Amino acid sequence: MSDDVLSEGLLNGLDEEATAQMLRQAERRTVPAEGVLFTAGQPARAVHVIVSGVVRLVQVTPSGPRIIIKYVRPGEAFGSPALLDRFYPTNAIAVTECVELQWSSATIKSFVNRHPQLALNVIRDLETRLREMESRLRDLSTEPVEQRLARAILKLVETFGQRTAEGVEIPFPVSRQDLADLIGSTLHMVSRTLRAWETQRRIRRYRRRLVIADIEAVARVLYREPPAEHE
Amino acid sequence: MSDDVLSEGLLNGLDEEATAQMLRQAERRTVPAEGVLFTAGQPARAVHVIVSGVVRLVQVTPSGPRIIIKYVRPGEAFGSPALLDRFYPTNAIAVTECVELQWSSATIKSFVNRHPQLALNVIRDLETRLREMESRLRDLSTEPVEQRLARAILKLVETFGQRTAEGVEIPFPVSRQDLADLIGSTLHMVSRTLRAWETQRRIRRYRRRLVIADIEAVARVLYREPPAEHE
DNA sequence: CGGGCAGTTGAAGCTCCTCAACTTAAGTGG
DNA sequence: CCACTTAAGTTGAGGAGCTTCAACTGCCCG
Repeated sequence: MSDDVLSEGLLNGLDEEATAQMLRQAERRTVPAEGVLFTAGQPARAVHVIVSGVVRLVQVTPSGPRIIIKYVRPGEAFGSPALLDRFYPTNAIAVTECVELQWSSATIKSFVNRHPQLALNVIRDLETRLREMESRLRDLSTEPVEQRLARAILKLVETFGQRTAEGVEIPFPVSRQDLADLIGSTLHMVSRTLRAWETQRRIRRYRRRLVIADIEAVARVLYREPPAEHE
Repeated sequence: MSDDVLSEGLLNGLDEEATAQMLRQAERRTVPAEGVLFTAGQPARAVHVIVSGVVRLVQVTPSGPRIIIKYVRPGEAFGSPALLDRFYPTNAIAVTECVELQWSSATIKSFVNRHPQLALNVIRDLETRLREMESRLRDLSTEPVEQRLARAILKLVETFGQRTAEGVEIPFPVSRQDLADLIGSTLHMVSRTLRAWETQRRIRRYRRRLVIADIEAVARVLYREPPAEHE
């Protein structure tokens, strides 16, 4: 049924038989909101894909601060260190209730050997993530907080946004602290900035959800960076 | 001869025949220092590996600032977007004279289909890079300039360092601007910090090269972050 | 020997973080 | 359903760290 997401992601380009076989060997699991899928430092047992829901990949530094590496959407593969017998580098936490599929290290490795396309699909996801990380690194190095925040929110909109009467909604709870952890700033800065946007009617809040009322207004934040050459 | 680096990287685990075949199909090229291997935005023509020398992957933002994504060492594969018919996301510049091998998009894809191990080797490199990027993102979000600089230099030492009488040397030119672009700071901050370290005899300069005289002293920078609980 | 690029250094100002107090919203149990 | 508890968010003030601006120095290369 809703496993279509797979055929555009991890199982893209596999023939019907291989797809069926993959699905048969998958371990299916439902994880409640706030549940832990795996923990940083553990041996990577399996490659994961969520079929529905949203997962957050988080790192916590010894000294305290939290960094959100990524919000994972349905269809995206994660836990690929399992292919290499490495360790999970992050904690994976369910943001909403999730249905996930897992393929154990051994299973996925044997599949890769028979279906190189599967490896290419993993490579595709890794490449995409690498581009994302490069982009975030660039932002963090060069842009001020307000613009990083705008970018982060626009990214969430693009990835998870759902149209509603009021605007585009991010369909899961995102706290100010979460946003701060996403852009490398503090809850305070995020709070101030969002408050300002709220009074300007760019965004709203609706039952713990973030609603972007005026996407273009948010996007415009990105384009008035340098006070513009006077010319 | 010096192609051993390959058998620990891209060609790891391939049998002798496959290795020979890969090497036969590789396009070999020598690039002078400061030469351009490829440019951001171009269609990714080939997967690359350098056999000797050092390459710098750089992004330049429209508004000016430069970001060094990575220093690539011999044996490391880059340009993997070629596997997916995507575009090079960065500029690749030779830091020193380099010898590189290339496999065109078509060649490498056909190899991957016959030798899934090759795909796993690409995945390994991508995973490693992703971990690096996560680590840099964490540093950039949480650590002050001096510590980021210490980390960057220790990383260079670990990856490229060569023991000499004076200490460990980074065997290619690294300007203050380069270091700034690596840690998301400015030439000024880097200059000040390195100067201080120089007077403390932690580092030296030797013919445009950076020499780390006292690695432990540099490493110690990382461990006195918070003024330490008075306890 | 002179031009130019890389590096050094000082001073000023601004962004952002920290600290702290308060407000609002959201669960929890009687 | 309402008091109570706790978590999440708001807002102000102060100050640290970093960037920016600017001027100067030293070194390499022609």
